[in-house]
Order: sequence, then C-alpha cells, then structure tokens
Amino acid sequence: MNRRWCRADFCRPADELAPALLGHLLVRQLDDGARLAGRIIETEAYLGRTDRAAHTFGGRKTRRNQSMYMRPGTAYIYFVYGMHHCCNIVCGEDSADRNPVAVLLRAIEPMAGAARMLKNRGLVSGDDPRLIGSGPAKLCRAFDLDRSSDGLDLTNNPGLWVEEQRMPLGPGEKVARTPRIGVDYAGPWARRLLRWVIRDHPHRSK
DNA sequence: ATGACGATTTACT
DNA sequence: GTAAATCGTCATA
Repeated sequence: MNRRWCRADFCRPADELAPALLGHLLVRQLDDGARLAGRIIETEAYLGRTDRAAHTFGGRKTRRNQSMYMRPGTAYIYFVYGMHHCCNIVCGEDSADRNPVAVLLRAIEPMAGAARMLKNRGLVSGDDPRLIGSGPAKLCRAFDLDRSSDGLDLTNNPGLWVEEQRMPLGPGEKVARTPRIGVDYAGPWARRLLRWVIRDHPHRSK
C-alpha cells in the first residue's frame, strides 16, 4: 500500500495543491468493507477571501462553509442545486487566522471498486465507465460522499484519504490549465486559470 | 419570514 | 443547443 498523504502535504497554496493532486489516488473505505479508489483527473483552486468565486469570499463564515476554516487536509463537502454534493480538500496555511482556501475535486478515473461506484451512481454494468466520476457531483455520488462526511480529516480517519502515486502522470500525459467551470458570476475571477486537468483524459468533466 | 440562487446533471428538442 | 429538477443556504428585512 502506498503512502497516505499527511498534514504537510496539504499545507500549501490551493493553486499549488490543485495541480499537485493530479494523478494521485482518492481512496474510500466504506463501512460495509467495500473499498473504492479513483485517480484524480481534474481539480480547481479556490483562493479564499479575495476570490469572488469562493464560498469564503470576503471572509464569509457560515454554517455551510465552516469546514473551510478547519485545518489543511479537512474535507469540505457541500450541497448545491437542491440535489448535488461537491467535495473539496482544505489547504493553505496551518494557522488559526489562515486564509480559507481549498481545492475542488472535479473528476476521477475509477481504479478500484468500479462495480460498486456504478451502483452508487444508479448505473448498471455495461454503462460507459466514463459516467462514473467525470464531474464533481458524479464523483461524490460514486464515492458515497455527502454532508455526513463534511469536516472529515483526510489525514486521520478510516474512510477517506489521498494515496501517493509513484508516477502520478504517465509518459505522454500533459496537464492543461483553464478557467474554472460554473462560476460566471465571479467577474474577473471567472477568467483566472484555476482549473487543472489531465489533457484530453477520457474521464475529465464535460 | 421571505425570496433568489447555486463550484451540476440529465433529459429532451 | 436549451431547460427542468429541487432545496438548503444566505442575505435582507
């Protein structure tokens, strides 16, 4: 088994962690024994107080986003559009008055437990596996992540963590950088290049 | 107490 | 390409 990411791995700026996560493994151990794993294909950085697209813009601290103010390595999982969840990893400085920043996980490629992920997604064997994790809400459903997992410490819990990969990017795999998705309301911040994706990967979001 | 809206997905024309 | 689904959250009052 490969190394589990620790606190220090998450203690860096969001626009540094987001590309660094690509190719590494998000692992989920369910209560019933099922083990799920997905290779991280696509991420976005949310830069905190100054970032108009971030839930913590202007230093807002609400019931929903309180996990953003917890230690680097905390999962920030929120409910949106009345039916979907999205999963972030809190990062940045490990201090009391830290800027509340995080990385949104936008796509994974199933690497273990694909059959179970299909089931979690309401799909059936034979459906295109690219439907499993090619979007932030899709991957949450595949991994059975909802608000009950909000605030989890990824460095110290039995159900969810990031696993180091020796060669996160294969030969020939390139990283592309683009504006973030679905934040058109954020003015100039919507145009910042804060989304990273393994170029042309079949499991990227659409 | 109220109303507008969303870091999306899916189905449909 | 467009639109519906669907409800917790947040700002305002």
